[in-house]
Amino acid sequence: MEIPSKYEPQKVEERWYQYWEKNDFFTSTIDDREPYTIVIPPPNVTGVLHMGHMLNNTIQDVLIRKARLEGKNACWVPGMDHASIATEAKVVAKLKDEGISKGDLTREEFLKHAWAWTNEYGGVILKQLRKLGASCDWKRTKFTMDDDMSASVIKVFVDLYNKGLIYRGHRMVNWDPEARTTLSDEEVIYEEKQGLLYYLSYAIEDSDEKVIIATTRPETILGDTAICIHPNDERYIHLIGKKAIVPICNREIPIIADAYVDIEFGTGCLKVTPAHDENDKNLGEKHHLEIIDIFNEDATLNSYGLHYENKDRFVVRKEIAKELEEKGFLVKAEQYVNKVGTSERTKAIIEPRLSDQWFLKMEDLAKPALEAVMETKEVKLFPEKFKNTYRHWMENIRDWNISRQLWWGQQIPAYYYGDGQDDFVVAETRARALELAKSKSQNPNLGLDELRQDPDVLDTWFSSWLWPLSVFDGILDPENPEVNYYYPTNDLVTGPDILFFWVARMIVAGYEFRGERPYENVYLTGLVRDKKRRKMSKSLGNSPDALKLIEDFGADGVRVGLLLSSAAGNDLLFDETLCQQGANFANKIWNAFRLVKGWEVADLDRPQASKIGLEWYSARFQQVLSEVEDHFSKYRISDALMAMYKLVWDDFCSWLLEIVKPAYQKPIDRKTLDAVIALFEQNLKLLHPFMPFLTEEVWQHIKDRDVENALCVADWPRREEFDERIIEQFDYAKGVISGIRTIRKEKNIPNKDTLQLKELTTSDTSARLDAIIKKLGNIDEIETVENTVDGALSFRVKSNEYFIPISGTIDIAAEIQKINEELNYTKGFLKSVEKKLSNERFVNNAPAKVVELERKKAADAEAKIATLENSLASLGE
RNA sequence: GGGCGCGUAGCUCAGUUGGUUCAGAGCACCUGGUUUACACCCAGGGGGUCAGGGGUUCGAAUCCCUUCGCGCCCACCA
Repeated sequence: MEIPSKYEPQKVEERWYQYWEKNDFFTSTIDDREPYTIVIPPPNVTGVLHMGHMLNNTIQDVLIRKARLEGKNACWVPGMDHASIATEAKVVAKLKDEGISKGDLTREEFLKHAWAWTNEYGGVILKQLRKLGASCDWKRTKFTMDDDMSASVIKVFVDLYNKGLIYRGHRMVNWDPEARTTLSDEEVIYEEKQGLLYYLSYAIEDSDEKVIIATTRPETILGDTAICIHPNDERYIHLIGKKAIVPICNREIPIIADAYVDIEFGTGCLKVTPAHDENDKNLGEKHHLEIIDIFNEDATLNSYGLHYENKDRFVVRKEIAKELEEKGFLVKAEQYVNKVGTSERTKAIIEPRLSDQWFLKMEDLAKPALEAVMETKEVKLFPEKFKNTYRHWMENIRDWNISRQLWWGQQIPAYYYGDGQDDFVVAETRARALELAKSKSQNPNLGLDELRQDPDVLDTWFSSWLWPLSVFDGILDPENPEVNYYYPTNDLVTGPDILFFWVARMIVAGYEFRGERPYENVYLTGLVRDKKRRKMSKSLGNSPDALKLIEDFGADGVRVGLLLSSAAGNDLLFDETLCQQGANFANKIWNAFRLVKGWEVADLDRPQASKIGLEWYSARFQQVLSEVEDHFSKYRISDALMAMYKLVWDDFCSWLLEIVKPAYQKPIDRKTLDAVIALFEQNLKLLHPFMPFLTEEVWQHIKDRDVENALCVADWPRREEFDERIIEQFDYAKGVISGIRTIRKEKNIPNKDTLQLKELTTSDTSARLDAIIKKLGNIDEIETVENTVDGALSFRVKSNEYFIPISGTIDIAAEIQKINEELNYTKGFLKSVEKKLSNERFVNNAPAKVVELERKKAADAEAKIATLENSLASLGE
């Protein structure tokens, strides 16, 4: 059989994925086993696979595959999010390209286009996840706009409304003038922008006096309804109660006093524009000021903008500044840096805007969710540092604006029957709404067509906060067997950027709608950045093509590359060489497979070296297995992988396989081969969660397997007692081998030249490992001697000395120098230890164990010094 | 403005309650190596005032104070 010397992932990955899927290995149905559940953070339906997804889903797949191997009923629910703003924006843009304006369409027509788009382009990402190897239960794929998912959202809305937690309010909200919708506070990103602070002079009515205000937004003077000063500000006290004249529009506005004003800032005079600033709005309410909204929905000026009507606010800012200057109102303008809110989705600059919106009261809802993380620890965050952030947010939580002025999403189930502020009802169906409306309005003749449903839709997160419940139908049918079995889920893997958007709100929803946590552990990944620590983004063009990476390095290579340097919560500095390292590792395993597979078997006795090597590796495997388990329990996935990487590369390939490897073209004995294959298989099991494709490929070819025995559904190795002594002994032998190799290198002695080794011992050397030293050091005889050996090269391991007699001259001076260096170091070391031991306070205060260790160190050092001095003496010093 | 976190080898990071294992790992680098699984490899090697300063302690990368540098989150100052 000819096995290619390079592993070719492209040739096998597709096949194994189909094999797993066809055999329903990823499908989960209720049974007697312990469930292990993960719900995917649903990617946007418009999304394409990027590095963040790759990292995130690789980690989830590692966890779910490990659980599957451990014999749990592993269920990973995939799905997608309708992402109302992002998707609607995409559909609007596409229609625009086709010459269709959203404004020309009815709601129904628009939704038809949106669904068509979703069905055609949506969900690409789920196909891409398969390429990565994600072992999701695809039969369970959910979409947040599925009928049952939407029904869950509506039911929850009605429920919360009836509990008095949802209310309608006229509030200052974050307005995205591009998407023409409101945003929640979390969707606004503040950025520092260089701007100007304009000093404008307002005339005082019936006076020659002027008052100068400072503003960054001169265009909003047209909406000014007061000038405010501090009540204690001596400079302006006399003006209180007078009127000022707004430049250009020449409106009279009152001059009021309020302690809110900062005397130190600007001139100490503040212009008040209640329609366009949260603080000004509060001042307006307090002082009963008029509210003048000067903007249209798209943030162009309306008729209050006079001759600037229909021009964008930033155009107006420039033009009005010029006009003010020409007319002598502009005193000066200085450079000023201020923070400007921008839309997370559209990047448009946010306008504070007064409008009617729906809000969810959060204060009481947040309490159980806060307690679950901080007190009872029913929900654990990894890494823990995020607990502080979480607490801070939950303790200062604000009401959640859940309405969006969009069409794509769940329409708010509020129905208006009249023009009054309270002339509406909230109900799950139109029919039920009519009943309620009839009763509330005391108008039994009210008709269905007189009900107008609120045009707004709900925030996307108002559906995704139910995700762990709604995917199991736990909202509509809370006692169904699925939700009872799979909920609460086990682990959630996501980025810290949506800790508040999503993670916290799911915890809230879990307790509110089911009285139970949604998951036990939250693993927060880092952000994927480029080598220069910049975020990966489309605009920078620094984001590699995920699918291209998989093509180049194989899915396993990419997975290993991503995991190797991604401690939980640490940003990952992505570099393609990481994937190269992953691919190299895959190739290394592949070649180990080739080697083992290539051996001819014969009826032979098992060599001593093989017997000991196998004993050692079995123990070593157990040791690493417990390390790996420990890493997993702390969600240190990259450490778990690194432990495996070293185990396989160093211990298995470099040591064990070299020990058992028969001479060239010689056969191997049956016993050794079977044992090596068994250990190889154990390795494959531990590696499978990280490198599913390669391991399955090797697994299936190292022995003939039937479907029931696929690696994907094999059993995780069991923990067993192991003998630590053999590991210690082996480490000693490694020291000897390493000494031999060093001498070979220094003296240019080829590996194939057999050598003799003489050993002068003062402590146990575990002679039973001599067979291994002979094989790997290419030593034909190890002889124990009583005295130092003349005419030989030497090295020391612990306090034992080794000699390699070689023909030709020995450079005695060099040997002496080498020994002296070692001697000096050891003497220095001994001195420091003795100093410690002669310190009474150390001996009296330190734990006995520590003191004992120091004594042992001293004894070892003394023995070594004796050995070294002995050698020097024999060299004629 | 408030809060959190970080600074350890050229790079990315471990270092769990101060004390074998405390100065580590991987990558990168340097030296040598082609019949015998793998050059996507093997063997060997160099490399650090643990950001600076001060303190507590018998003992500090680890605890405290302070200076400097960096990152993140929250917040309505024109």
